[in-house]
Amino acid sequence: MSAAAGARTVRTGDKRDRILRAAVKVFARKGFYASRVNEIASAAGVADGTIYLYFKSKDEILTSLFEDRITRLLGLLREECARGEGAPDRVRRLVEFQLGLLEGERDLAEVITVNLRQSSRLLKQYANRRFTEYLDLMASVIAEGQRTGELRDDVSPRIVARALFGGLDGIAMTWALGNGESGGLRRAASQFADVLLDGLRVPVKTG
Amino acid sequence: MSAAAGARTVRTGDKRDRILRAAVKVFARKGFYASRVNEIASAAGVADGTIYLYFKSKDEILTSLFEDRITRLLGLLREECARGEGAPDRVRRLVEFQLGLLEGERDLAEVITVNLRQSSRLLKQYANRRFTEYLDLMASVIAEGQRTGELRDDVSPRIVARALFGGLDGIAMTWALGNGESGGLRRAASQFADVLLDGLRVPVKTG
Amino acid sequence: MSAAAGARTVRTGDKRDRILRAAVKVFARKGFYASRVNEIASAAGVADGTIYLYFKSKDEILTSLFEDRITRLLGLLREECARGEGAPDRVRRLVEFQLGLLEGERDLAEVITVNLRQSSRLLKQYANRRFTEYLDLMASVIAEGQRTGELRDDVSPRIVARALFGGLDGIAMTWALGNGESGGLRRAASQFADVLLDGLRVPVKTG
Amino acid sequence: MSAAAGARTVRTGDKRDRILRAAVKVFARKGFYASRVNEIASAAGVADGTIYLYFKSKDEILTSLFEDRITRLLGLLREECARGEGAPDRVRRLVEFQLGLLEGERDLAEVITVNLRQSSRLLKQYANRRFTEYLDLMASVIAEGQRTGELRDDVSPRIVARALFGGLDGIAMTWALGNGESGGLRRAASQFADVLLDGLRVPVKTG
DNA sequence: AATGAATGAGCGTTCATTCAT
DNA sequence: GATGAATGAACGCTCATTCAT
Repeated sequence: MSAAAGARTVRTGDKRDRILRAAVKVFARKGFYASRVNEIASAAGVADGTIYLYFKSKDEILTSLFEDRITRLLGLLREECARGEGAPDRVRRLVEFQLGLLEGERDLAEVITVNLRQSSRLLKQYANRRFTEYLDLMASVIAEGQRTGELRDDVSPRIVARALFGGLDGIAMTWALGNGESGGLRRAASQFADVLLDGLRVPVKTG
Repeated sequence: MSAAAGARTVRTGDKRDRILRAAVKVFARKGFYASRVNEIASAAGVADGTIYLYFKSKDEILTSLFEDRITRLLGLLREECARGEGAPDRVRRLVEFQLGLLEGERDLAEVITVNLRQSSRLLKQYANRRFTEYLDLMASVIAEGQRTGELRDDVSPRIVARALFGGLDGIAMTWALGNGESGGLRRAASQFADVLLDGLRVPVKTG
Repeated sequence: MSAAAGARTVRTGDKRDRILRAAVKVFARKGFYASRVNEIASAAGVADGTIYLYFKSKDEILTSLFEDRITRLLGLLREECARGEGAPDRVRRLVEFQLGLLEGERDLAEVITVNLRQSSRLLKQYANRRFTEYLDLMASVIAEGQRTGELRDDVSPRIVARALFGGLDGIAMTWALGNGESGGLRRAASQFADVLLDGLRVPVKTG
Repeated sequence: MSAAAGARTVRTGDKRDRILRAAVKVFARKGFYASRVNEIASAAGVADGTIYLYFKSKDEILTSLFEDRITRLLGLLREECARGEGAPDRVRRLVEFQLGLLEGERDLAEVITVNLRQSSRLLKQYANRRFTEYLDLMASVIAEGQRTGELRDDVSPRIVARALFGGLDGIAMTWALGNGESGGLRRAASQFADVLLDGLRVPVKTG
């Protein structure tokens, strides 16, 4: 009985996941508003009504998608940070890891960079909390580097974090909307990290 | 009489403009998809049907809005570039000018950074052309600086342009979605330019 | 001045007529409901608003069109009847004259046979009166022939009139909707009259 | 249980039919263009949206209505023809059967005689095919009679068919638009057949 | 739990009509 | 009279959501 229950639980989780994965594809192709709930249902191989057994509304699919993906991303980023030594290394890891993640997931890149902004309401009401958490992680690495003297301290960690996020987002967006050429992201990540880190070095006041 | 005639002429051209200005406000507040055509009409002080004397569809309002604003932006950016001397100065001017522009136009900032992405179709089909033009302007300034030896040449101008755009966009978005505190943008612009330009300096290979 | 006034008067009557003639063309091509008032205005070479100086509504254009055309038709039919001698001759003249009239006016044929029926309301409220007048003319010729013994009297003149109208209408409609081949109507008229008149002869009770 | 299942099955197929039957009533009362989709829905006892589960558009309701009714009519007419012996008998049967059919279905008569013509487009693009099929049936009976010598052969079967259709249509229309008095159609049918068949007899060239 | 037929509120758009010039 | 820009009521249709099975 418990085995069956377990199986059922797994199955259930599977269906929710299938819906989320289908949603990523559909949202990426057509955008959130132009995507129809029945398209997501078809893509997930479930009936229209089934969607509502797992999500309260179409909005909640997008919300859950971000909640799910960003939570996972935050976890991975924290792990990656822990692996780095010193702020510059950590910044470089943050940049390369994030763009590396998207390399094989163009749909997800599009959903995050494009679709996240499709609902102002969503962005304002929901995403802020998670988004702030994300920005905080970035800013904390910068601030740490400033405390240790590894990074210049005449700039606001929060502003740098916002620019860092924006840079990653801009690169990902142009890549996702473009041809999504393989290898493109990795090269861009490396150069972006180079420029950013050089820019963040303690100024040597070269005459 | 000529004054009246003048006023009349202005008034006529004005109606299209009034609709566009109303659309900026409404789109910024509720997002493109959640905005109703009659809300735009009301905000513009015209009848619903009047909208369709100037625009083919609700979509075309957004399209025209970008066409109009981005065309104007490109013109202003080219003028600002011409005022600068040398690539670093031009880059700094591009950054500060753009964020300065938005300082008093939070609604427009939100429409450009958020709403532009609300229609994948729009972004893919329409915006690419104009957006590419915008990125080209940025990239050309970088490339020029590389030719003159003012900027490091081991990074792709196009990648830098994308990160530059992204950085501006990220800063503008977080500002627009946040409290839009006065002065915030100017300070962010200055620091962003500092970091960016330091990052773009020719590496001195300091031991 | 009086000349100018006269010219103006003529011009004015002309404008009403131009609108009606334009309406015939437009209605024939697209049907009453699918025709737009501004299409009629364009076709007539006048401004949209001008239509309303001559007609109270779009409906009234159709109404006036029929009033005008059917009144004229009734007058012509009465003249044609007067020219005939005896009921059979008059019936034949009615048939051939009407289909002959349409020969060069396919648009009008389409409007009368098709568009007249596009508005049940119109047909019921307005057309009945005129239509009855038309049917009465037909029926009176039949009844006259019955009184003089030229035509069989075991059929109701009104039923014959309805069938006669229907036959003409059916022939005109299929012609108008078909290729409208020249000469087609004249031949059909002749054969229709032959059959009808043979059918209306006093039965000889041929053993 | 099987009764309930049977009822359920019927009900399902019924919904499309209920909509069509409601449409006949509504179209007859107000005409196609003046009929509102929600009126049809109400009359059918379904929600507005349900209409669109069975028909692509309001137009398609009319189209389907004719397709459905005319197909059924053609089948019945063919059966009726088969029952007749010799062309004259068949012609009489065609006339009396058709007008007899409408006797109890005034709404349908009005839709067929009036509404069919409400959309030129419909009439031109769609109806032609079915209408031609209908005319062909009529013409073939006439032609057959001509071959066997039962009917005069100096008139075109197609012209006779068109007049026959028109006569029936004219009688039906005036009846439907009039008071629709009971028994009226049957009497008219009989007299119309008398006149028509006498007119189609081989001329005896009575001196 | 899963289904998918049914629902009905809601919106973009059209177009006959008006009226200031 | 003539114009045509402006109006705004009206409607076909969509689609997220529900619920009987």
